[in-house]
Parts: sequence; structure tokens; C-alpha cells
Amino acid sequence: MPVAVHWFRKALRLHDNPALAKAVAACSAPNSSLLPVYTLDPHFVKNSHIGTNRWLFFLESLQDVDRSLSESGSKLLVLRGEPMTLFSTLFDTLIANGETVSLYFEADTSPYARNRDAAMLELCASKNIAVHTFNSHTLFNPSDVIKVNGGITPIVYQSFLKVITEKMPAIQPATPTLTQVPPLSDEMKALLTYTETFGFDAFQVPSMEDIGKAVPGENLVSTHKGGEREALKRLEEYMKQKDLVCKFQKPETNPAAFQPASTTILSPYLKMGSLSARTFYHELMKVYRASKIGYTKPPVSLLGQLYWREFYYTAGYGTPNFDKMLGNPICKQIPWRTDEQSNVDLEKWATGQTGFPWIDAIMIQLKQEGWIHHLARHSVACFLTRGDLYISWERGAKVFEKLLIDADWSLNTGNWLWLSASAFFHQYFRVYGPVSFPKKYAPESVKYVRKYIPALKNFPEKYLFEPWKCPIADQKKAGCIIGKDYPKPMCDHDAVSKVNIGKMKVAYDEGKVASPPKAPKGKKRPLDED
DNA sequence: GTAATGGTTGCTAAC
DNA sequence: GGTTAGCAACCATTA
Repeated sequence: MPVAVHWFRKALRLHDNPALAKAVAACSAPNSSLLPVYTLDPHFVKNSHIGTNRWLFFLESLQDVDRSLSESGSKLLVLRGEPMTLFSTLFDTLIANGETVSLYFEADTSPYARNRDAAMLELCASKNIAVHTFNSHTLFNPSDVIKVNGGITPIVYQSFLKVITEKMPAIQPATPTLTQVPPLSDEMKALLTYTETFGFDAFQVPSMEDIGKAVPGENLVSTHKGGEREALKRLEEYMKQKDLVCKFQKPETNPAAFQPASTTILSPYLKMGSLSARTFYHELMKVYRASKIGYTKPPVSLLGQLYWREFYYTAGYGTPNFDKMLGNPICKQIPWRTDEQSNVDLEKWATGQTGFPWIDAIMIQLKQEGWIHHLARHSVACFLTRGDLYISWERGAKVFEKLLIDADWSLNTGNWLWLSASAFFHQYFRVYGPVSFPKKYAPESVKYVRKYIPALKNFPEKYLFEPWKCPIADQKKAGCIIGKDYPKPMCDHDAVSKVNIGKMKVAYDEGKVASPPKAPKGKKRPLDED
């Protein structure tokens, strides 16, 4: 009897999920079964690069999928272990029971996933299992974009925009939402109850404790809730604000705004696939089309934000060693600090102990809530790298990867490359000031710093972003002594940023000398054949 | 080959 | 308060 196995990885949703829809459609024959599977890979579970909030958000997303499946009498099978081993066992069990197995999943372009999925295709081929994959995580398939661009990966946004608007086919309508999926029979449940084999109930979405993760204190648990329901609710709520949607300009939004934030906070849902980028796109188009006041355009518009995601996905796909400096052909080679003190400085930055309230408030919000505004990311990334500490963007990216609930390999890497002036952006002499920048966003930035750094709650506004300049009498009055209740600044920004600009210039000049001769015209940055 | 142009989001002082 | 030049001057693309 036919069994269509749907492998959930991203795309933790029932709306616009082509792979799941096809798997469901394949179950129309009598006695056929849909088996929804998720594999908790030790590559992700055991590594420390996923923080508590990211785990919580993920498990909530998984629970929401299981809840939706359960409403139709189905159930998510959550297997824990190395995917190839698990699927091998699963397939053997099904085949031994006389089933004809087929596998459905959404394609994933990140390096680890590409290797994993290639191995999976081999495994399936060896067992005569038909595999069906679908591109639905992004609006455009990165390899298609590169192909229509003559094998060249666009590394300038405007070039990318030209390619997708002029050379790519129109974005297809979303796949209809699955309101009903085939129920899972008791026989199938009994067959796949691995409790004895693995020591856990695989038909139960695990808790934090189950996967060996501690739940932290209340103040460190993100207020952002995961799941498809929450994603669609947020999308709907945001799209109701038609003026805001049509007038959206990213650089004009306020990084210090909270309750509500000045942007959509849909990124964590897009990352998990709790929200389909295509659904977002079509809902946005509806608002644009109905608008009488016109609407903003990429790169600053809301559509422009969706396209940035596409841009970085494509760059990440087409660039070797994208997440590293060494061996990355588009990355400026910069001798970032690696001395002992840089470890101490990195830690101060990561834990919000720099002595610059704006920087520290951002890093504290990041740790507590798992999300910070894009321009806040700019501020702290510039501070860590070319602005102040001269520490590698790779080390900063790892901290973000752990703490951000929307941590997405392509986007996180791309933005760090940008901010450190290693790729995409090269005006390294434009440095964000840890004091001057937040002043532009008063009074929200004042409230923001007071919220995330309670020690500065009563500190005079005049000195809030540079508290070391505050007269000691006023420090006493505010109940916050700098150097005791809140750290002294870890560096002199004005002096050190000037020195760093000089170092960047040297690194850029040396890069020019060291760079190999340019490839013939039209053959630049060709994509390696798969 | 060279010059001009534009690049989502800097800061400061001067008008 | 809003706009502009200077800062010292980047890159990728296009004319």
C-alpha cells in the first residue's frame, strides 16, 4: 500500500506548502497513508549555536504544525537522531510491512542541508523510493536566478532586482491551504511507535527538557511566539495597516521603537517557514493594488525587504565559503584582531557590558527577546567590527546565530558581510556612532535604554548615551555610579574609529595588490557546477 | 581604457 | 528644522 512520507524541515506550515500538498494528493488512492515526519538532527541539537529562545520558538513552531495535523486525525512523527539513520530504519520498517514508499520535501539551499539532502537522494535511490522536492522557501530559486544571469551571482542589489524583474518568470500563486490531511491509521501508529527502540514517544513533540535544554528565568524568555497560526495572524494584522504598508521605508523606521516595533517582525516566521514568502508577497500585492496613495519601491519598501531576503539567499547559494572570510571570493580580507584581549572584548560586547548604553541595551534586548531591529543590528555589528573593536564579523555572526530567533544562515551572513564592509558595502568610512546614532531616535531611544538597562532608569537624559560624562553629583543623585553600577566605556569611540578607518584602508589596498587577475569578461563569478 | 554614477539606513558643522 | 558640504575617497557598474 502506498505511503507518502512528508519530511518537514523548514516550511512548518499547512498554507502554501507544495511538497505537503503533493504528498496529500498522492494519498487519494484507498488504503494509502500520509506520514508527516520531522527529524531532530543532533547536528542542530548538540551544537551550542542555537540559544534558548531559538529552541523555544522552534518547538512552538513544531507544536503548531502537530496541532494542525492532529485536527485532521494525523500526527507528526518527531524522530531524534541522524536523519539518514532514522530514515533508513523508517523505510525498512515500512517496506517490510509491504508498503510502497515515496518521499516529499521542500528543497533547502544552505550548505549543510544540501549535503544532507544529496545523501538522502542516494539513500532513496538505493531503496527504490521516489523522491519529490519543491522550491518554496524563497520566491525565486537561487540556482534559477544565477542561471538566467548567465551563471553569474549578482552581488549588487540593483543588478539582482533587474534579473528577477526582467528575466525571471512571474511569481506563481500560493498553493491552497490544506484544511484537511489524511488521518494516520492506528495500524501505522502502532507500526511506528519507536518508544522501545529509541526510548521516547516519537508521536509527541518534545519539550525543552526532552531535548536536554534548560528553560531560563522568565525575563529571558522571548515574548515572540512561534507557529503558523501566530505568523498568519501577524501578517493579517500588519496588512490591515494599509497606509503603513504602502509608505513603508526601512531606513525611516525607528530601531528603538518597541510596543509596537517599527517593523513587521515577520522574519522569524519566514525563517522557520511558518510563513510562506509567497503568501506574504501576494498579500502585499493586494494591498499595493488597492492603494490610492501609491506605494514605496524596493529597496526600501516592504517588497524590497522580501527581495533582500532573496538577494542574500542567492548570494549565499552562489558564493563559495560564503560564511567565512578565508576562501570567500567576494569577502575583503581584513586582519581582524585575534589577540587574547579580543576574547574579553567580544564577551563584553556579547553580554552588553561595553559601557555604551545604546550598544548594551541592544545586546540585552537580543539576549532577552531574540529579536532586534535591523538598524540596531547595524549599530552593534559596526561597533564589533570596523567601527570600534575590530573583531571579525564571523565571531559576531556566531553570537547572532545563537541569540536571534530569526537567525537565517544566508541573511545573517550577508548582513555581517555588509556591515563589516567585507562585501556588498564598501564605504567603510561611514561609521555608526554609539552615541550620535541613538540621539536621532529620541525619545524612543531614551525609553529603550531605560527599559533594557534598569541601572540607568533614573539617569539624566542629557548623559544617557554617554554616561561617563555625567558629573559625579548627578550620578549619585540618579543612583548609578559609572564604573560601579554601570561600566565605563570600553574604548574611546572617536579616537578608535578613526584608527580603524585607517586600518580598513590599508586592508583594502593590500587586497587590491593581492587579488588575482580578473577573469575574462562574462566569466566572472561563475557558479561551480553541482 | 577612463570617467562618471549610484550605492536601502554616518557624522558634523554650517547655512 | 531641514538641507548641504566636507570628511577623505570605497566598490561595481555603466557610458
